[in-house]
Amino acid sequence: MYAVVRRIPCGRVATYGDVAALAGRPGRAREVGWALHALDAESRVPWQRVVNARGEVSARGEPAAARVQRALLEREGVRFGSSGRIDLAKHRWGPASRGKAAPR
DNA sequence: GCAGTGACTAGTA
DNA sequence: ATACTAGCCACTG
Repeated sequence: MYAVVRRIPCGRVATYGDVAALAGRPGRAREVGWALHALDAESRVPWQRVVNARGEVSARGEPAAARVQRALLEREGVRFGSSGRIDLAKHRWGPASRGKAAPR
């Protein structure tokens, strides 16, 4: 699970569903959320690159953290949309974007 | 063991 | 476009 998150390259993001699928657990997006919840700041896991299906960071009850997460992603080169959302078509790390731009 | 909650997703209205 | 519902699985009370 954490290995998958660590494999997300800089400037890329993945959805919970993608991480779950890559971790061998398709459909268990909530499990990913729980796993990251149990993470520590010392885990060296780029949990910031994990976002929900809308391309937005999750608030986990502390909006401040989401704001920090967004800043980190921007620093990595991730461009946010008009609503503070990420363009998943460009930054999504997954089977449909690995090395190829998603048409349409 | 059952019920409630949760860093989610997809479908329907 | 948003709001609500159902499905999904793990953890807590």
